[in-house]
Amino acid sequence: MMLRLISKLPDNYTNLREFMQKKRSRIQIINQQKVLDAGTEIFAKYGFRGGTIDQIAELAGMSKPNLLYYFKSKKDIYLAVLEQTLNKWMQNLMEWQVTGTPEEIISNYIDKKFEFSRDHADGSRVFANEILEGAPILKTLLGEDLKRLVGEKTRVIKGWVKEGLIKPIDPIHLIFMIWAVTQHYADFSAQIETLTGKTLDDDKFYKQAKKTATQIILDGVLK
Amino acid sequence: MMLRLISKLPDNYTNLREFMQKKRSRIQIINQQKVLDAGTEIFAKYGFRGGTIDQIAELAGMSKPNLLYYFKSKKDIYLAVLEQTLNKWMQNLMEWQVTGTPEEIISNYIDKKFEFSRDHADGSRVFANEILEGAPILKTLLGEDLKRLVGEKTRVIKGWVKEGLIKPIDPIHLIFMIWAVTQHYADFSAQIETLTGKTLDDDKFYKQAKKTATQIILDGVLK
DNA sequence: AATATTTTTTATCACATGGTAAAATTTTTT
DNA sequence: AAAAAATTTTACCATGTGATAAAAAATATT
Repeated sequence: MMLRLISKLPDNYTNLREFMQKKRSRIQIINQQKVLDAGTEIFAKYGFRGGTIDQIAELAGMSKPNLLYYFKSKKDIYLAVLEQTLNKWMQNLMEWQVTGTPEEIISNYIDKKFEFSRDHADGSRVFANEILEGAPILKTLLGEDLKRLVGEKTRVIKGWVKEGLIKPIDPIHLIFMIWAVTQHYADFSAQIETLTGKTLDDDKFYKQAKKTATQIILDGVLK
Repeated sequence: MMLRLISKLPDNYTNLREFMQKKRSRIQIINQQKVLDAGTEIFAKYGFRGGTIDQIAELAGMSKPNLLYYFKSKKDIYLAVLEQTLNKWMQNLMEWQVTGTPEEIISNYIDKKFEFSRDHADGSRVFANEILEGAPILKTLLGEDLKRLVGEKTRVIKGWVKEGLIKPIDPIHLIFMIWAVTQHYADFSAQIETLTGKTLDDDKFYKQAKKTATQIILDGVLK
């Protein structure tokens, strides 16, 4: 299931649609990806308002007009970055197992979230920046697709509570807790690195962080 | 204990020092506070790079040159906002009780952090933005004052583990977990509001969030 | 009330930033 | 190899943004 953020935007929002849908040449594929990668890195640090086309162009190793040949505006770059990021983020949530014990399902989801924080730290930060700005672009999408998905998950957890499989906790806050903890390692990595000298790229640190978080949450939730 | 971020900056960084230290007139006190408040709100949303003096001036209800009469540059406003915010943030950590059971101390700290997220949501977001940008200004301070403070706390928690008062968990990750969860409600309030229709300003929601987080963490940590 | 001081406004400025047009170059197709 | 199509570069431009100078207005001091 793809989110197709771009196709859900109002018509006046962007011409990105046709731009991305056309069959793309070899060079286009390479360079659009370069821009997307650079854009992700810049928007992760500075957000939409704070990031500049010049920064992205330099990081992508091309001139500004050349970059604008691939994406016709800053907003188009941002939308493409957001779409890519959000798809990965939602993918993660959608991979939430449907069978298994609460322990298996929760620890597996925490696993996946930690993986995401390590492997897509910039994506996580792009997302964080978008939310900090008030989620101007994502608001609608979050209120539809994500809300539905989260609704499904809370119902599952509520079921566990009713069946007495886990302690009586509020499902939505458990989900927020998992998001908070896992994303913290990506979004606040600058602080974490300053305090510990480590990031999730350090495998020992990664395992220790995951182990501690998983242990506390499971022990806090399981009976 | 005040952090005095500004006085710790290299000389070439700012003239804010003398500016803030002079005895201030009635109007100065009022207007500097107006700017600080507006600056906090703008930088919370857009970060340092993304926020503009014009936005701050408009929100503060004064002209741009007038604003620049009170703070001589955008960076000066940002530094003052950061100092104010960071002082509050560290205050919170310093209020960590020194006596009591692990249960009391941890739940009390979570309490204080939730209070902060509710009462200083914009400050929390300013802080988040600074970290996302790579903590260019705060890095040194975090590596000194905060590191020392955190070191104290981890030693306390390690003591609890040794004495068998709590489960064997890694103290630093417990602290990160508490920060993550509590700050998430401030930093991601846009997402939370979209999903639940509520924010921490809703007292019932506030209590439920705090209760769930506290319960899971305590149950996850206490023996 | 007159004077000194502080605050606000008006008028600018230089540089940054998003974006465009058109020529030059490179790549692909025939 | 020539023609067509795609890509890159060069040269701009309008607006946004941080910042300043100096005059005008308001406030405080004598």
